[in-house]
Amino acid sequence: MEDMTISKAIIKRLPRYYRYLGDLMSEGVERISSGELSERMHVTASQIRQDLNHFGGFGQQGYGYNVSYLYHEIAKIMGLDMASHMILIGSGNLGQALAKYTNFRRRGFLFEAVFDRDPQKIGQKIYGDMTVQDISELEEYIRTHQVDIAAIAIPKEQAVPVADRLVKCGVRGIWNFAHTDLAVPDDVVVENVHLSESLMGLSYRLKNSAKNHKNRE
Amino acid sequence: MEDMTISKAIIKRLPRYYRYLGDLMSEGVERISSGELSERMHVTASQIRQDLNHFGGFGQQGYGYNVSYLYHEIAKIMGLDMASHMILIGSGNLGQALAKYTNFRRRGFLFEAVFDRDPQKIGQKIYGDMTVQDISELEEYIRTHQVDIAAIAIPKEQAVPVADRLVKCGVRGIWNFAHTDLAVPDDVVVENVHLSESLMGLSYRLKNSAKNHKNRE
DNA sequence: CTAAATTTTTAACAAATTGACAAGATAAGG
DNA sequence: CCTTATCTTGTCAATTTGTTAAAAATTTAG
Repeated sequence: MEDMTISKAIIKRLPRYYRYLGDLMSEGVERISSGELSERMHVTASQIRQDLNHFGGFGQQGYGYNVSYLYHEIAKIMGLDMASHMILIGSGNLGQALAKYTNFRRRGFLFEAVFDRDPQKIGQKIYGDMTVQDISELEEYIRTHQVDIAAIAIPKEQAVPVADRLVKCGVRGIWNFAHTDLAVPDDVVVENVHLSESLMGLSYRLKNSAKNHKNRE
Repeated sequence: MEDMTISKAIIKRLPRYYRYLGDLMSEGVERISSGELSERMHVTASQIRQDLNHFGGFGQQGYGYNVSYLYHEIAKIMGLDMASHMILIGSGNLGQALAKYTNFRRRGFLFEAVFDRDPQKIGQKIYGDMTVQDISELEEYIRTHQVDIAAIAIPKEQAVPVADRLVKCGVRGIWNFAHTDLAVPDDVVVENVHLSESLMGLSYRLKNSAKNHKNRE
């Protein structure tokens, strides 16, 4: 449809709009103006209008935005209207936390297989009827199932070769929790969640919040 | 020292520099130029020099940067030279993953207590000699122990009142994993880790990477 | 039909990134 | 030990990107 490139900054804000619109729906709010929403979200109304306009005119002058309509449109933009088939690499604490987290499921992100290389973990039941498979079966699984996204929750040394294997099998989305940057071809999308770096960022801001009191978010 | 405000963008890049410098140290590399580092990290050399200069002149013309020196300086900047005393709210899967993760410990981030409201979990041993305490003991604990950072890993409905209690007791750093924005005073620092939003961002990029092939990052 | 509300669109402003280069340091050769 | 070519930072200026404000256009409601 629109071939215009959307900046990364806007994309990062979309899920937050989505969350607030969901809350509004729960509250039974039918319509909302950019001004009202800006007060709730603590961003400028101007930014909200500008962001939403990149994807099309969802609002109506004199009326505002229809909450439910906008909610579903944003879901479509982010691809939440189609289920994403996911696999999990690594059944440690973090991996299990991800697999068991029901909110992902609710949004159409479905973990359908778990892999680990530890013989002690293989065969264990993780969630529902999902049991840990041997990582050596990875290629065979991908050949016979649709896999949109692979979540990597293993140490960095193992993460790099596993990512290569995933890419080789045609997986194009990687959710990376390992503390390393993965080198992948252009058409593969990697989303990093570096918890240590998040914590260090907090540490810095904490250390400097005393002197430097005009900290923006 | 420097009262100049450092932009959020730079702060977010600091931990990544730190990670790469750590890798270089492991490889036995003693010195590195911004040019070499830029190739490894896939950022411009100009940005590296500009970023580092905000904190002082760590490099030397004709030589480059001393890896070990720069590594330790960045650690100091991020406050890693001092241990951070942490507590964990919520002993579910995610909470346990955080508590057991040894890399945080290695960087001076020490979880020293865990709280939960579920009677079935209270008393359970989580890691080392750390057992889950009743959340009702939260205030008493903070009164008698130093708490720099509290990690919140509980559902959003509970997260908001718990954050209020933490703030009231004087906790000034919150690492928030709940899917909600926490309203806190200016002098309290909140770092959000919204996994759902990260996953939605991945979904968007995946959906649009085919048509829109000039995806940066 | 007119006034009020609110989006869309355009323009101004601010921030971040990149490129260019002078100045300083190193290293090699005589 | 000096001289010169090479390397590399620190910094300034230009460019690009992102944000905010203002103006124009559209719709609703009385």
